[in-house]
Amino acid sequence: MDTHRTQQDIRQHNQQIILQSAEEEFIRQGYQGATMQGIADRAGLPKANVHYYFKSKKNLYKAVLTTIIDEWNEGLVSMTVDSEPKEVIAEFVRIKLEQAFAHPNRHKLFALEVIGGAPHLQNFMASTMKQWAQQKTAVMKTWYEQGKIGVDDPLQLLILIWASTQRYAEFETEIVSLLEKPHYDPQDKKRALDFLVPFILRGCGLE
Amino acid sequence: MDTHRTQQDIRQHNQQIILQSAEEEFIRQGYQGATMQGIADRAGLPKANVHYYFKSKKNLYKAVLTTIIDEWNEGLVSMTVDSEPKEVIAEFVRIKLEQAFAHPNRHKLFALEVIGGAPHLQNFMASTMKQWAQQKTAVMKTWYEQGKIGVDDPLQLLILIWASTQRYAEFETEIVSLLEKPHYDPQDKKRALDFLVPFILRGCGLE
DNA sequence: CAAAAACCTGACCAAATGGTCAACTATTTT
DNA sequence: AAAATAGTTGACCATTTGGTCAGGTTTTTG
Repeated sequence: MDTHRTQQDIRQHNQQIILQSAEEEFIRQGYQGATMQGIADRAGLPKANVHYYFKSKKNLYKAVLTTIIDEWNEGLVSMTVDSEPKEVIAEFVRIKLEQAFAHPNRHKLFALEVIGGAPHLQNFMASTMKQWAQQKTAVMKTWYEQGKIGVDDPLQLLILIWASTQRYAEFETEIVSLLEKPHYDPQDKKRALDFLVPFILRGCGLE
Repeated sequence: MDTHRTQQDIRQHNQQIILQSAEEEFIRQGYQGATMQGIADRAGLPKANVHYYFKSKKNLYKAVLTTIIDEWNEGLVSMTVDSEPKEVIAEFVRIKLEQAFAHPNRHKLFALEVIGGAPHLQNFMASTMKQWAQQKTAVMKTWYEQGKIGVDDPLQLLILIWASTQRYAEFETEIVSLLEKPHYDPQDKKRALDFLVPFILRGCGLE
């Protein structure tokens, strides 16, 4: 049996498993509620080992948040004045819903941050997110002026799309309970998609 | 100067101020993160006094949650098969948005609970909330079969309405940041309302 | 193959926190 | 007005928790 593992493998694997355990614990217990011991237990490592890879609890938490912000930048639909509104909006909803069902924990942690006043995301929200939103709303505003879309307040639309897609991740507990299931099944993502895309397009006056 | 206060006044006032401080602290710091000392400081009372009114931290937390659930039952639009869908839905959105802007903290704490797995709301979600949702979706299903509404999956609609209204409370921090303001102003509630109601009605095929 | 570097971990703190309590003051009751 | 009840609070305690560290093992390097 080969017990030989390279240090690179070890490092990568341990950091990965710790980050995952931490994500889970931070959601379940909140930042203060999560304990380094609890994270270590979930990862199957001694506490001191967690401290070896991540100097402090705050450090570990920031590392988890960074993962989330990186993902945020993935689903950035390109959107210009010349794009076809109907397609762009439908695609945007699709991507956001995909992410919500694929990485519910990340959305949950992001939501916990924002609800608590976003103490660690101030910078991200004031720069990256704000610029992104302004660029998108500017394009949609032009669409409106050209009569291509029936919504005159694009920021409200953006808020609604974020809210209605991310909801499936953040409120997983509630929705699953209403569905009387233990977990989502593949059908559920499809149902959400089949409802949301036409609904939002109709709302935008695109039908 | 009259320093005479009846015990009833004292009790009511102190419990009130403690509950309010606790709500704020639980949101800012999470359940574990909030400290009895911090709650006491915010209320301007010694810690031992907080313990005098609420035996334990868990007890205090439950008291805060109870307030929230009570409020939840207020905005229950009556909805029957004979109601006019357009009016009922518009009114429902209006009430939910009203509540979101009026009591953002309560929505935030509710959201924190649900995101964290709703450990203290299991009972509420499995009974009251589920029954309420089932009754409403049954009515909307009938509307659909009678061709009065263009939505065949009422639960998805319910989720979207909850998501899009409560969002203004839960994500206050983010939205306010995008609006480049320190707080909401009265205009903002109107803007949300003027956008949401027609948008959702169009989405439902009610124009 | 030995020295260096990286990884691992049980045992150990100092600080923070929920909760208690005895002594005290203010209000209510009889 | 005095006895009883309710409210107030500083001081104290047991437990938990983030973090440290010395001495160990494993992997890499020269």
